[in-house]
Amino acid sequence: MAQTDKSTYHHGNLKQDLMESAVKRLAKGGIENLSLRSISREIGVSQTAPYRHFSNKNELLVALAIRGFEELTHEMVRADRDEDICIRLQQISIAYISYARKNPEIYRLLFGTGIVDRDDYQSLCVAGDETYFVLVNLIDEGIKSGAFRNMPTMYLANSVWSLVHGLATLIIDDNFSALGEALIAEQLDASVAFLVAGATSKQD
Amino acid sequence: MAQTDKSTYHHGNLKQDLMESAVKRLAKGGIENLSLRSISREIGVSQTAPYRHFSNKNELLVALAIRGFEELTHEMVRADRDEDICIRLQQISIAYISYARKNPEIYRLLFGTGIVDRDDYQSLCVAGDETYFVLVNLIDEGIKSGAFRNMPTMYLANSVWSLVHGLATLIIDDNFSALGEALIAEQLDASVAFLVAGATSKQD
DNA sequence: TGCCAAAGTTTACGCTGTAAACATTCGATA
DNA sequence: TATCGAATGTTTACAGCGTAAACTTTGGCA
Repeated sequence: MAQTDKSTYHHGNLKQDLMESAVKRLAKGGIENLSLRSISREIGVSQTAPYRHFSNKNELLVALAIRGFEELTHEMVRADRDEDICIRLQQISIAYISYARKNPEIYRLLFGTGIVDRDDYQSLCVAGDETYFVLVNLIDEGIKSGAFRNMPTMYLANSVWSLVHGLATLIIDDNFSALGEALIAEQLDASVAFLVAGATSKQD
Repeated sequence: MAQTDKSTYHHGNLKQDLMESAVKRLAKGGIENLSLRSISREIGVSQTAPYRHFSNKNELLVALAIRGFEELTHEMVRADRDEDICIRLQQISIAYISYARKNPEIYRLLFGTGIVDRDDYQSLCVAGDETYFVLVNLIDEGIKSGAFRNMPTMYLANSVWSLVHGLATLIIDDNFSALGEALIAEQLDASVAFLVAGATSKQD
C-alpha cells in the first residue's frame, strides 16, 4: 500500500503516477504526444508495466475521462451560486467553458472520439450523465418557473449545451485564434447573452 | 497526363487517387485507420510513393480539408434560397449540419486538431474564410435590415456558428446517440428554432 | 516458512511516418 | 531522332508505437 521507497522493483503507486504523467503529457503536446511508452520512460518503468494497471491505452484514457467529468461537474456545481436563474445559467456556462480552456486535452477526451467504445465503460457513462444533469436540472427548473421558453427540457438543454460546447471547442481548437484573448472574452460575454436571450425568448 | 495504362511504373494520376482512397478510408474507420501506407497498399503503389505528391501526411490532410471547405461552402450557398432571412438562417444551418453528418471525418478535419500548423497553409485559410463569410454575410444582412439583434456582426455570427458547430460535433461524436435518429431530427428542429429566437430577440 | 498472486521486466511482432539512395520514364531540346 | 534532366516511381532503413507472451521479483497470507 505505502510506496516501497528503496526496492524499486515494485513501484508502489504506479497507477496513480501513470495517470498524473499522462495528464502532464496531454497538457503539453496533445494526445499525439501521449504514448504508453513515453510515460513509462518518464516514470522510469518498463514499457509494458502500464499493462498491469490498464488493459490497454484506451482504458487509461477512460480513467482520465472519469476524473475529468468529476472535476467538470464539481466546477459547474461550485459556480452555480445565485438566485436569478438566468445568472445561474450564465455562471455554469462560464464555468464549463473555463474548464475546457484550462484542460483542453481532457475536455476533448470527454466529448470527442479519442476514447473508443465509450458505452462499454459504465462508470464513464455515469460520470458523464452527472455532468449533463447539472445542466438539465437547471434548465428544468427554469422552464417550470416560467423563466425559460416552454419546450421539452431535453431539447432546450441540448440546445444550450450545443452552444456552450461549440464555443468551447471552437476556442480550444484555435478557430478563434485571430481574435486574441481580449476579443475572445468579449465573444464569451456576447455568446452567453445570446444564450440567455434564446432560453428566455417566448416567441416560437 | 493520361494514365499510361500498361507501364505501371508511372501511375498517371496518383495524387488524385491518393486523395480519393484517403477519403474512403476516412469515411470508414476514421482517422486512426488512415495511414499513408494503407492507402498506398490499397492503390498498389510503394509505401513512399505518396511523398512525391505530398511532403508528408499532414499535407494530404490539408488537401482534403481544402476540398472539404469548398464542398461545405457550396452546400451552404446552394441551400440559401429564400426571401425571409430567418428561413435563410435555418436553411444554411441545416445545410451545414447535414454536411457534417454526411462527412464526419472531413468535418473534424476542417475544425478539429487533426491538421497541425493550419496557419501555414494559406489556401486552407482562404477556403475556411470563404465558408465563414457565407454565414457572416447573412448575419450582417440580418442585422442591417433590423431582423436580427443589434450587436457586432462578428459576435452574433460566432454565436450562431458556435451553436451550429456544437450541434454538429455533438451529433457526429455520438454524444446524442441515446436519442436515436428520430429524436435527433426533432432536436435539430428545436435547436434551429432556439437559434432563430436568439438571433431575433431584441432583449439585452 | 513456503507459496501464490500481484506487479514488474524482457523479448518480440507488426504497424506507423518518413529519410536517403536508387530506378524508371516522360517530355523537351539539340 | 537521340539524349538528357526532371518528375515520379521503388527499395531499404530507422525509430517510435501498442501490445502479446514468457519470465522474474516481491509482498503478504496460510
